[in-house]
Amino acid sequence: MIEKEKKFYIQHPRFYVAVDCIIFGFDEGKLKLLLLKRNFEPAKGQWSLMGGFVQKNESADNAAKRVLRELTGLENVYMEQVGAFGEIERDPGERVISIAYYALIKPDDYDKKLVKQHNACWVNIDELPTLIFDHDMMVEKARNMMKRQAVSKPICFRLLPELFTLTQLQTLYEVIYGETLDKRNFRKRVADMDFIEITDKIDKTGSKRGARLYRMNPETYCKSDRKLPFVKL
Amino acid sequence: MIEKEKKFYIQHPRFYVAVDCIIFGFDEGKLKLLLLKRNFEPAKGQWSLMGGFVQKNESADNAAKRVLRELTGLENVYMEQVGAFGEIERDPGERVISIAYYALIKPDDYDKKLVKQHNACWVNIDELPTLIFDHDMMVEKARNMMKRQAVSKPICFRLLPELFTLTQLQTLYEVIYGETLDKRNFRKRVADMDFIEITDKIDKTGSKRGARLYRMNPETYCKSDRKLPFVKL
DNA sequence: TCAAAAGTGTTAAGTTTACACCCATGA
DNA sequence: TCATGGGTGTAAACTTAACACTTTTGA
Repeated sequence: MIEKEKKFYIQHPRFYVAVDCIIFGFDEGKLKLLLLKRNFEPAKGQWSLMGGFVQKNESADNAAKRVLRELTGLENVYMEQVGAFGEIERDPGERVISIAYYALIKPDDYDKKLVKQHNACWVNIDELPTLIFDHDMMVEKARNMMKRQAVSKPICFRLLPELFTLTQLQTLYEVIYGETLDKRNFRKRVADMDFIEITDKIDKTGSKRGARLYRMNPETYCKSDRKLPFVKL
Repeated sequence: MIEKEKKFYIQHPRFYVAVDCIIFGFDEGKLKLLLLKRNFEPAKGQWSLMGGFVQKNESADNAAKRVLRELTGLENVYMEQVGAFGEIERDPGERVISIAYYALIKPDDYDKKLVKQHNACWVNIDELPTLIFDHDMMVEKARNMMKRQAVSKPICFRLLPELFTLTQLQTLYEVIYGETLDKRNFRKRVADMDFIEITDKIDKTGSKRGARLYRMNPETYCKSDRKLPFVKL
Protein backbone atom coordinates (compact mmCIF):
# COMPACT_ATOMS: atom_id res chain seq x y z
CA MET A 1 0.00 0.00 0.00
CA ILE A 2 1.31 3.42 -0.86
CA GLU A 3 2.02 6.06 1.76
CA LYS A 4 -0.89 8.27 0.79
CA GLU A 5 -3.35 5.47 1.52
CA LYS A 6 -1.90 4.59 4.91
CA LYS A 7 -2.35 8.21 5.88
CA PHE A 8 -5.99 8.02 4.84
CA TYR A 9 -6.72 5.49 7.55
CA ILE A 10 -4.29 6.53 10.24
CA GLN A 11 -5.97 9.81 11.08
CA HIS A 12 -9.12 8.02 12.26
CA PRO A 13 -9.82 6.55 15.70
CA ARG A 14 -10.11 2.86 16.34
CA PHE A 15 -12.65 1.09 18.53
CA TYR A 16 -13.16 -2.08 20.45
CA VAL A 17 -15.71 -4.15 18.55
CA ALA A 18 -17.72 -6.76 20.40
CA VAL A 19 -20.32 -9.34 19.47
CA ASP A 20 -23.31 -10.25 21.63
CA CYS A 21 -25.47 -13.32 21.17
CA ILE A 22 -29.21 -13.58 21.67
CA ILE A 23 -29.61 -17.33 22.03
CA PHE A 24 -33.15 -18.62 21.59
CA GLY A 25 -34.33 -21.98 22.83
CA PHE A 26 -37.72 -23.70 23.00
CA ASP A 27 -38.39 -26.11 25.83
CA GLU A 28 -41.38 -27.12 27.92
CA GLY A 29 -43.59 -25.15 25.55
CA LYS A 30 -41.80 -21.89 26.31
CA LEU A 31 -39.53 -19.63 24.28
CA LYS A 32 -36.37 -18.92 26.26
CA LEU A 33 -33.09 -17.05 26.12
CA LEU A 34 -29.76 -18.26 27.40
CA LEU A 35 -28.49 -15.46 29.66
CA LEU A 36 -25.43 -14.95 31.81
CA LYS A 37 -25.66 -14.12 35.47
CA ARG A 38 -22.32 -12.35 35.44
CA ASN A 39 -19.84 -13.56 38.04
CA PHE A 40 -17.12 -11.40 36.45
CA GLU A 41 -16.40 -7.74 35.82
CA PRO A 42 -17.63 -5.43 34.47
CA ALA A 43 -21.22 -5.35 35.74
CA LYS A 44 -20.66 -8.36 37.98
CA GLY A 45 -23.87 -9.69 39.47
CA GLN A 46 -26.06 -8.40 36.67
CA TRP A 47 -27.69 -10.27 33.81
CA SER A 48 -26.33 -9.98 30.29
CA LEU A 49 -26.10 -11.62 26.92
CA MET A 50 -23.10 -13.79 26.12
CA GLY A 51 -20.57 -11.64 24.34
CA GLY A 52 -16.94 -11.22 23.44
CA PHE A 53 -14.53 -9.08 21.51
CA VAL A 54 -13.76 -9.39 17.83
CA GLN A 55 -10.13 -10.45 17.35
CA LYS A 56 -7.67 -9.50 14.64
CA ASN A 57 -7.79 -12.83 12.88
CA GLU A 58 -11.54 -13.30 12.70
CA SER A 59 -14.50 -11.72 10.96
CA ALA A 60 -17.38 -10.39 13.03
CA ASP A 61 -19.53 -13.36 11.97
CA ASN A 62 -16.84 -15.78 13.06
CA ALA A 63 -16.40 -13.96 16.36
CA ALA A 64 -20.10 -14.53 17.01
CA LYS A 65 -19.77 -18.20 16.14
CA ARG A 66 -16.76 -18.52 18.44
CA VAL A 67 -18.55 -16.83 21.33
CA LEU A 68 -21.55 -19.09 20.87
CA ARG A 69 -19.28 -22.12 20.76
CA GLU A 70 -17.49 -21.02 23.94
CA LEU A 71 -20.81 -21.03 25.75
CA THR A 72 -22.60 -24.00 24.22
CA GLY A 73 -19.95 -26.16 22.55
CA LEU A 74 -22.03 -26.00 19.37
CA GLU A 75 -20.83 -25.53 15.79
CA ASN A 76 -22.93 -24.90 12.67
CA VAL A 77 -25.69 -23.12 14.50
CA TYR A 78 -28.16 -20.94 12.63
CA MET A 79 -27.21 -17.33 13.34
CA GLU A 80 -28.42 -14.04 11.92
CA GLN A 81 -26.97 -10.62 12.45
CA VAL A 82 -29.33 -8.38 14.36
CA GLY A 83 -27.38 -5.19 13.82
CA ALA A 84 -24.65 -2.94 15.13
CA PHE A 85 -25.09 -0.94 18.32
CA GLY A 86 -22.86 2.09 18.29
CA GLU A 87 -23.99 4.62 20.88
CA ILE A 88 -21.06 6.39 22.51
CA GLU A 89 -21.98 5.54 26.09
CA ARG A 90 -23.61 2.18 25.54
CA ASP A 91 -20.86 0.51 27.58
CA PRO A 92 -20.04 2.89 30.40
CA GLY A 93 -16.59 1.36 30.87
CA GLU A 94 -15.12 2.06 27.45
CA ARG A 95 -16.32 2.97 23.98
CA VAL A 96 -17.28 -0.37 22.49
CA ILE A 97 -19.27 -0.91 19.32
CA SER A 98 -21.18 -4.15 19.47
CA ILE A 99 -22.67 -6.30 16.75
CA ALA A 100 -25.56 -8.45 17.93
CA TYR A 101 -26.46 -11.86 16.50
CA TYR A 102 -29.29 -14.17 17.27
CA ALA A 103 -28.92 -17.94 17.36
CA LEU A 104 -31.49 -20.73 17.38
CA ILE A 105 -30.56 -23.91 19.19
CA LYS A 106 -32.33 -27.15 19.90
CA PRO A 107 -33.21 -28.29 23.42
CA ASP A 108 -30.53 -30.51 25.01
CA ASP A 109 -28.33 -30.06 22.00
CA TYR A 110 -25.62 -28.16 23.86
CA ASP A 111 -22.88 -28.66 26.44
CA LYS A 112 -24.45 -28.30 29.87
CA LYS A 113 -21.12 -28.23 31.66
CA LEU A 114 -19.92 -25.24 29.65
CA VAL A 115 -23.18 -23.44 30.25
CA LYS A 116 -22.87 -24.06 33.96
CA GLN A 117 -19.24 -22.89 33.98
CA HIS A 118 -20.35 -19.58 32.47
CA ASN A 119 -23.09 -19.27 35.05
CA ALA A 120 -25.66 -19.10 32.26
CA CYS A 121 -29.27 -20.18 32.38
CA TRP A 122 -32.38 -20.36 30.31
CA VAL A 123 -34.89 -17.64 31.08
CA ASN A 124 -38.46 -17.60 29.81
CA ILE A 125 -38.74 -14.77 27.30
CA ASP A 126 -41.80 -13.38 29.08
CA GLU A 127 -39.93 -13.15 32.36
CA LEU A 128 -36.65 -11.54 31.35
CA PRO A 129 -34.72 -9.58 33.95
CA THR A 130 -33.31 -6.20 32.99
CA LEU A 131 -30.05 -6.69 31.17
CA ILE A 132 -26.89 -4.57 31.21
CA PHE A 133 -26.04 -1.83 28.75
CA ASP A 134 -28.30 -1.87 25.68
CA HIS A 135 -28.81 -5.63 25.75
CA ASP A 136 -32.56 -5.18 26.26
CA MET A 137 -32.73 -3.31 22.96
CA MET A 138 -30.73 -6.04 21.28
CA VAL A 139 -33.15 -8.67 22.56
CA GLU A 140 -36.13 -6.64 21.43
CA LYS A 141 -34.74 -6.20 17.93
CA ALA A 142 -33.68 -9.84 17.72
CA ARG A 143 -37.10 -11.00 18.76
CA ASN A 144 -38.81 -8.88 16.13
CA MET A 145 -36.42 -10.07 13.44
CA MET A 146 -36.86 -13.68 14.39
CA LYS A 147 -40.62 -13.33 14.40
CA ARG A 148 -40.59 -11.77 10.97
CA GLN A 149 -38.21 -14.33 9.54
CA ALA A 150 -40.17 -17.23 10.99
CA VAL A 151 -43.00 -16.25 8.64
CA SER A 152 -41.01 -16.64 5.48
CA LYS A 153 -38.22 -19.05 6.34
CA PRO A 154 -38.36 -22.45 8.04
CA ILE A 155 -36.18 -21.35 10.93
CA CYS A 156 -38.52 -22.68 13.60
CA PHE A 157 -37.31 -26.19 12.99
CA ARG A 158 -33.93 -25.08 14.34
CA LEU A 159 -35.59 -24.80 17.73
CA LEU A 160 -37.24 -28.21 17.63
CA PRO A 161 -35.77 -31.68 17.97
CA GLU A 162 -35.21 -33.66 14.78
CA LEU A 163 -38.56 -35.36 15.33
CA PHE A 164 -41.43 -33.31 16.70
CA THR A 165 -45.18 -33.48 17.14
CA LEU A 166 -47.58 -31.09 15.46
CA THR A 167 -48.63 -29.86 18.88
CA GLN A 168 -45.01 -28.88 19.57
CA LEU A 169 -44.76 -27.11 16.22
CA GLN A 170 -48.02 -25.27 16.79
CA THR A 171 -47.06 -24.24 20.32
CA LEU A 172 -43.76 -22.92 18.99
CA TYR A 173 -45.51 -20.73 16.43
CA GLU A 174 -47.92 -19.60 19.10
CA VAL A 175 -45.19 -18.47 21.47
CA ILE A 176 -43.25 -16.77 18.69
CA TYR A 177 -46.30 -14.84 17.50
CA GLY A 178 -47.91 -14.37 20.87
CA GLU A 179 -51.29 -15.54 19.63
CA THR A 180 -53.16 -18.81 19.67
CA LEU A 181 -53.86 -20.67 16.46
CA ASP A 182 -56.73 -22.90 15.43
CA LYS A 183 -55.62 -26.52 15.58
CA ARG A 184 -57.53 -27.69 12.53
CA ASN A 185 -56.50 -24.77 10.35
CA PHE A 186 -52.91 -25.18 11.48
CA ARG A 187 -52.84 -28.86 10.61
CA LYS A 188 -54.43 -28.21 7.24
CA ARG A 189 -51.57 -25.87 6.40
CA VAL A 190 -48.97 -28.32 7.62
CA ALA A 191 -50.53 -30.94 5.37
CA ASP A 192 -50.05 -28.59 2.40
CA MET A 193 -46.33 -28.30 3.07
CA ASP A 194 -44.70 -31.30 1.61
CA PHE A 195 -41.42 -30.62 3.37
CA ILE A 196 -43.01 -31.44 6.72
CA GLU A 197 -43.01 -35.21 6.59
CA ILE A 198 -44.86 -37.65 8.77
CA THR A 199 -42.81 -40.51 10.24
CA ASP A 200 -43.97 -43.84 11.63
CA LYS A 201 -42.74 -42.94 15.11
CA ILE A 202 -44.93 -42.00 18.03
CA ASP A 203 -44.14 -39.72 20.92
CA LYS A 204 -45.62 -41.01 24.16
CA THR A 205 -44.12 -38.42 26.51
CA GLY A 206 -46.68 -35.70 25.83
CA SER A 207 -49.89 -37.69 26.16
CA LYS A 208 -51.27 -41.06 27.02
CA ARG A 209 -52.57 -41.65 23.56
CA GLY A 210 -49.30 -40.69 21.90
CA ALA A 211 -48.75 -38.28 19.02
CA ARG A 212 -47.32 -38.79 15.57
CA LEU A 213 -43.75 -37.51 15.11
CA TYR A 214 -42.93 -35.39 12.08
CA ARG A 215 -39.69 -34.35 10.46
CA MET A 216 -38.66 -31.38 8.35
CA ASN A 217 -37.00 -32.28 5.05
CA PRO A 218 -34.64 -29.49 3.94
CA GLU A 219 -34.18 -30.93 0.43
CA THR A 220 -37.90 -31.01 -0.22
CA TYR A 221 -38.16 -27.53 1.21
CA CYS A 222 -35.69 -26.14 -1.32
CA LYS A 223 -37.80 -27.45 -4.17
CA SER A 224 -41.15 -26.53 -2.69
CA ASP A 225 -43.23 -23.39 -3.02
CA ARG A 226 -42.11 -22.51 0.49
CA LYS A 227 -45.17 -20.70 1.62
CA LEU A 228 -44.85 -20.97 5.34
CA PRO A 229 -47.05 -18.45 7.06
CA PHE A 230 -49.33 -19.86 9.71
CA VAL A 231 -50.16 -16.35 10.73
CA LYS A 232 -50.85 -13.26 8.74
CA LEU A 233 -48.31 -10.48 9.11
CA MET B 1 -13.26 2.50 36.52
CA ILE B 2 -11.16 0.10 38.53
CA GLU B 3 -7.89 -1.33 37.24
CA LYS B 4 -9.27 -4.82 36.73
CA GLU B 5 -11.89 -3.49 34.33
CA LYS B 6 -9.46 -1.44 32.28
CA LYS B 7 -7.41 -4.56 31.84
CA PHE B 8 -10.50 -6.37 30.62
CA TYR B 9 -10.72 -4.11 27.61
CA ILE B 10 -7.09 -3.34 26.98
CA GLN B 11 -6.09 -6.82 25.92
CA HIS B 12 -8.38 -6.64 22.89
CA PRO B 13 -7.61 -5.18 19.48
CA ARG B 14 -9.28 -2.07 18.15
CA PHE B 15 -10.58 -1.45 14.65
CA TYR B 16 -11.40 1.33 12.29
CA VAL B 17 -15.17 1.53 12.03
CA ALA B 18 -16.74 3.08 8.95
CA VAL B 19 -20.25 3.84 7.81
CA ASP B 20 -21.46 3.51 4.23
CA CYS B 21 -24.67 4.97 2.85
CA ILE B 22 -26.97 3.44 0.29
CA ILE B 23 -28.89 6.50 -0.85
CA PHE B 24 -32.13 5.79 -2.71
CA GLY B 25 -33.87 8.28 -4.93
CA PHE B 26 -36.86 8.12 -7.27
CA ASP B 27 -36.92 10.32 -10.31
CA GLU B 28 -38.23 10.09 -13.86
CA GLY B 29 -40.02 6.91 -12.87
CA LYS B 30 -36.79 5.14 -11.93
CA LEU B 31 -35.32 3.97 -8.66
CA LYS B 32 -31.77 5.26 -8.35
CA LEU B 33 -28.74 5.25 -6.08
CA LEU B 34 -26.42 8.14 -5.41
CA LEU B 35 -22.93 6.77 -6.05
CA LEU B 36 -19.43 8.22 -5.98
CA LYS B 37 -17.12 8.02 -8.92
CA ARG B 38 -14.05 8.17 -6.71
CA ASN B 39 -11.53 10.84 -7.62
CA PHE B 40 -9.56 10.07 -4.45
CA GLU B 41 -7.64 7.21 -2.90
CA PRO B 42 -8.07 4.41 -2.13
CA ALA B 43 -9.67 2.78 -5.18
CA LYS B 44 -9.54 6.02 -7.16
CA GLY B 45 -11.49 5.82 -10.42
CA GLN B 46 -13.87 3.16 -9.17
CA TRP B 47 -17.48 3.45 -8.08
CA SER B 48 -18.42 3.27 -4.42
CA LEU B 49 -21.00 4.20 -1.84
CA MET B 50 -20.55 7.40 0.13
CA GLY B 51 -18.82 6.51 3.36
CA GLY B 52 -16.72 7.80 6.21
CA PHE B 53 -15.16 6.81 9.49
CA VAL B 54 -16.89 6.85 12.83
CA GLN B 55 -15.31 9.46 15.10
CA LYS B 56 -14.72 9.42 18.85
CA ASN B 57 -17.46 11.91 19.62
CA GLU B 58 -20.26 10.40 17.58
CA SER B 59 -22.41 7.30 17.57
CA ALA B 60 -22.49 5.09 14.50
CA ASP B 61 -25.97 6.39 13.64
CA ASN B 62 -24.76 9.96 13.88
CA ALA B 63 -21.73 9.20 11.77
CA ALA B 64 -24.07 7.96 9.06
CA LYS B 65 -26.15 11.12 9.33
CA ARG B 66 -23.03 13.26 9.13
CA VAL B 67 -21.75 11.42 6.07
CA LEU B 68 -25.11 11.80 4.37
CA ARG B 69 -25.18 15.48 5.23
CA GLU B 70 -21.65 15.97 3.87
CA LEU B 71 -22.82 14.67 0.52
CA THR B 72 -26.35 16.04 0.26
CA GLY B 73 -26.62 18.89 2.73
CA LEU B 74 -29.71 17.19 4.16
CA GLU B 75 -30.71 16.77 7.81
CA ASN B 76 -33.54 14.66 9.22
CA VAL B 77 -33.44 12.09 6.49
CA TYR B 78 -35.06 8.69 6.96
CA MET B 79 -32.24 6.22 7.52
CA GLU B 80 -32.20 2.59 8.53
CA GLN B 81 -29.26 0.48 9.49
CA VAL B 82 -28.63 -2.29 6.98
CA GLY B 83 -26.06 -4.14 9.06
CA ALA B 84 -22.40 -4.48 9.93
CA PHE B 85 -19.91 -5.87 7.46
CA GLY B 86 -16.95 -7.35 9.25
CA GLU B 87 -15.00 -9.65 6.96
CA ILE B 88 -11.24 -9.44 7.60
CA GLU B 89 -10.24 -8.56 4.06
CA ARG B 90 -13.29 -6.59 2.99
CA ASP B 91 -11.16 -3.45 2.64
CA PRO B 92 -7.84 -4.59 1.21
CA GLY B 93 -6.04 -1.52 2.54
CA GLU B 94 -6.66 -1.97 6.25
CA ARG B 95 -8.98 -3.93 8.53
CA VAL B 96 -12.11 -1.80 8.60
CA ILE B 97 -15.48 -2.86 9.94
CA SER B 98 -18.26 -1.01 8.19
CA ILE B 99 -21.84 -0.37 9.18
CA ALA B 100 -24.15 0.23 6.23
CA TYR B 101 -27.23 2.45 6.31
CA TYR B 102 -29.81 3.16 3.70
CA ALA B 103 -31.39 6.57 3.21
CA LEU B 104 -34.46 7.68 1.28
CA ILE B 105 -34.38 11.15 -0.19
CA LYS B 106 -36.77 13.16 -2.28
CA PRO B 107 -35.94 14.31 -5.79
CA ASP B 108 -34.39 17.80 -5.94
CA ASP B 109 -34.39 17.98 -2.18
CA TYR B 110 -30.60 18.02 -1.84
CA ASP B 111 -27.59 20.23 -2.46
CA LYS B 112 -26.53 19.74 -6.05
CA LYS B 113 -23.27 21.64 -5.60
CA LEU B 114 -22.14 19.34 -2.81
CA VAL B 115 -23.04 16.30 -4.84
CA LYS B 116 -21.03 17.61 -7.77
CA GLN B 117 -18.06 18.42 -5.52
CA HIS B 118 -18.01 14.79 -4.39
CA ASN B 119 -18.21 13.63 -7.97
CA ALA B 120 -21.38 11.73 -7.15
CA CYS B 121 -24.23 10.89 -9.46
CA TRP B 122 -27.55 9.13 -9.59
CA VAL B 123 -27.42 5.72 -11.19
CA ASN B 124 -30.47 3.71 -12.18
CA ILE B 125 -30.66 0.73 -9.85
CA ASP B 126 -31.01 -1.65 -12.77
CA GLU B 127 -27.80 -0.36 -14.34
CA LEU B 128 -25.41 -0.29 -11.41
CA PRO B 129 -21.69 -0.57 -12.06
CA THR B 130 -19.62 -2.93 -9.94
CA LEU B 131 -18.74 -1.22 -6.68
CA ILE B 132 -15.59 -1.46 -4.58
CA PHE B 133 -15.06 -3.81 -1.65
CA ASP B 134 -18.30 -5.41 -0.48
CA HIS B 135 -20.47 -2.45 -1.45
CA ASP B 136 -22.43 -4.59 -3.90
CA MET B 137 -23.47 -6.83 -1.02
CA MET B 138 -24.47 -3.82 1.01
CA VAL B 139 -26.65 -2.54 -1.83
CA GLU B 140 -28.24 -5.94 -2.27
CA LYS B 141 -29.08 -6.21 1.41
CA ALA B 142 -30.31 -2.62 1.57
CA ARG B 143 -32.57 -3.15 -1.40
CA ASN B 144 -34.11 -6.25 0.11
CA MET B 145 -34.64 -4.52 3.43
CA MET B 146 -36.19 -1.50 1.83
CA LYS B 147 -38.50 -3.65 -0.26
CA ARG B 148 -39.65 -5.55 2.79
CA GLN B 149 -40.15 -2.45 4.87
CA ALA B 150 -42.06 -0.69 2.12
CA VAL B 151 -44.77 -3.33 2.57
CA SER B 152 -45.43 -2.56 6.19
CA LYS B 153 -44.30 1.02 6.69
CA PRO B 154 -45.12 4.14 4.68
CA ILE B 155 -41.51 4.77 3.76
CA CYS B 156 -42.19 5.22 0.05
CA PHE B 157 -43.48 8.71 0.66
CA ARG B 158 -39.92 9.66 1.65
CA LEU B 159 -38.98 9.18 -1.97
CA LEU B 160 -41.82 11.27 -3.38
CA PRO B 161 -42.38 15.00 -3.36
CA GLU B 162 -44.80 16.40 -0.78
CA LEU B 163 -47.55 16.29 -3.40
CA PHE B 164 -47.65 13.39 -5.79
CA THR B 165 -49.98 11.78 -8.30
CA LEU B 166 -51.31 8.27 -7.93
CA THR B 167 -49.47 7.29 -11.08
CA GLN B 168 -46.21 8.35 -9.44
CA LEU B 169 -47.04 6.38 -6.32
CA GLN B 170 -47.96 3.31 -8.32
CA THR B 171 -44.82 3.51 -10.47
CA LEU B 172 -42.73 3.78 -7.32
CA TYR B 173 -44.25 0.60 -5.87
CA GLU B 174 -43.77 -1.09 -9.22
CA VAL B 175 -40.07 -0.29 -9.40
CA ILE B 176 -39.52 -1.27 -5.78
CA TYR B 177 -41.25 -4.63 -6.23
CA GLY B 178 -40.19 -5.23 -9.77
CA GLU B 179 -43.70 -6.11 -10.88
CA THR B 180 -46.53 -4.21 -12.51
CA LEU B 181 -49.72 -3.51 -10.62
CA ASP B 182 -53.30 -3.20 -11.80
CA LYS B 183 -54.27 0.45 -11.84
CA ARG B 184 -57.84 0.00 -10.64
CA ASN B 185 -56.92 -2.39 -7.84
CA PHE B 186 -54.12 -0.09 -6.80
CA ARG B 187 -56.40 2.93 -6.60
CA LYS B 188 -59.01 0.98 -4.69
CA ARG B 189 -56.44 0.24 -2.01
CA VAL B 190 -55.26 3.83 -1.93
CA ALA B 191 -58.86 4.90 -1.40
CA ASP B 192 -59.05 2.59 1.64
CA MET B 193 -56.06 4.30 3.24
CA ASP B 194 -57.31 7.41 4.87
CA PHE B 195 -53.80 8.76 5.43
CA ILE B 196 -53.37 9.26 1.67
CA GLU B 197 -55.33 12.46 1.18
CA ILE B 198 -56.53 13.99 -2.02
CA THR B 199 -55.78 17.71 -2.49
CA ASP B 200 -57.42 20.21 -4.79
CA LYS B 201 -54.21 20.68 -6.75
CA ILE B 202 -53.55 19.32 -10.20
CA ASP B 203 -50.27 18.27 -11.73
CA LYS B 204 -50.09 19.22 -15.39
CA THR B 205 -46.48 18.17 -16.02
CA GLY B 206 -47.21 14.50 -16.54
CA SER B 207 -50.12 14.67 -18.90
CA LYS B 208 -52.26 17.03 -20.92
CA ARG B 209 -55.35 16.32 -18.93
CA GLY B 210 -53.59 16.79 -15.60
CA ALA B 211 -53.64 14.46 -12.59
CA ARG B 212 -54.90 14.97 -9.08
CA LEU B 213 -52.17 15.54 -6.49
CA TYR B 214 -52.27 13.60 -3.23
CA ARG B 215 -50.53 14.02 0.07
CA MET B 216 -49.56 11.63 2.83
CA ASN B 217 -50.77 12.64 6.30
CA PRO B 218 -48.47 11.24 9.00
CA GLU B 219 -50.87 12.07 11.86
CA THR B 220 -53.73 10.18 10.24
CA TYR B 221 -51.35 7.35 9.52
CA CYS B 222 -50.47 6.94 13.18
CA LYS B 223 -54.12 6.51 14.09
CA SER B 224 -55.04 4.30 11.14
CA ASP B 225 -55.00 0.55 10.73
CA ARG B 226 -51.86 1.00 8.67
CA LYS B 227 -52.34 -1.87 6.30
CA LEU B 228 -50.18 -0.81 3.44
CA PRO B 229 -49.36 -3.73 1.20
CA PHE B 230 -50.12 -3.20 -2.44
CA VAL B 231 -48.36 -6.43 -3.19
CA LYS B 232 -48.40 -9.75 -1.45
CA LEU B 233 -45.12 -10.84 0.06
C1' DT C 1 -64.06 -44.73 34.05
C1' DC C 2 -62.38 -40.53 33.37
C1' DA C 3 -59.03 -37.01 32.41
C1' DA C 4 -55.99 -35.31 28.89
C1' DA C 5 -54.13 -34.64 24.62
C1' DA C 6 -54.66 -36.26 19.54
C1' DG C 7 -56.93 -36.13 15.62
C1' DT C 8 -60.34 -34.81 11.94
C1' DG C 9 -64.14 -31.39 7.50
C1' DT C 10 -67.28 -28.12 6.22
C1' DT C 11 -69.17 -23.67 5.43
C1' DA C 12 -69.46 -18.70 5.44
C1' DA C 13 -66.96 -14.47 5.11
C1' DG C 14 -63.59 -11.89 3.31
C1' DT C 15 -59.95 -10.84 0.10
C1' DT C 16 -57.81 -10.79 -4.18
C1' DT C 17 -57.65 -10.84 -8.99
C1' DA C 18 -58.94 -10.04 -13.69
C1' DC C 19 -60.70 -7.19 -16.82
C1' DA C 20 -62.17 -2.53 -20.70
C1' DC C 21 -63.82 1.62 -21.57
C1' DC C 22 -64.65 6.79 -21.34
C1' DC C 23 -62.50 11.46 -20.17
C1' DA C 24 -59.99 15.75 -20.65
C1' DT C 25 -56.50 18.19 -22.78
C1' DG C 26 -52.73 20.22 -25.66
C1' DA C 27 -50.40 19.76 -29.70
C1' DT D 1 -58.83 15.29 -34.26
C1' DC D 2 -56.04 12.42 -32.16
C1' DA D 3 -52.57 10.74 -29.08
C1' DT D 4 -51.63 10.56 -24.25
C1' DG D 5 -52.13 9.63 -19.67
C1' DG D 6 -56.18 10.01 -16.05
C1' DG D 7 -59.85 8.03 -14.12
C1' DT D 8 -63.61 4.48 -12.89
C1' DG D 9 -66.81 -0.82 -11.05
C1' DT D 10 -68.07 -5.59 -11.05
C1' DA D 11 -67.96 -10.52 -10.81
C1' DA D 12 -65.44 -14.89 -10.24
C1' DA D 13 -61.75 -17.32 -7.89
C1' DC D 14 -59.44 -18.04 -4.06
C1' DT D 15 -58.12 -17.78 0.75
C1' DT D 16 -59.03 -17.44 5.44
C1' DA D 17 -61.59 -18.02 9.58
C1' DA D 18 -64.83 -20.09 12.57
C1' DC D 19 -66.45 -23.94 14.57
C1' DA D 20 -67.21 -29.35 17.94
C1' DC D 21 -66.92 -33.79 18.44
C1' DT D 22 -64.63 -38.59 18.53
C1' DT D 23 -60.41 -41.37 19.69
C1' DT D 24 -56.95 -43.48 22.52
C1' DT D 25 -54.82 -44.67 26.60
C1' DG D 26 -52.68 -44.62 31.31
C1' DA D 27 -53.65 -43.70 35.84
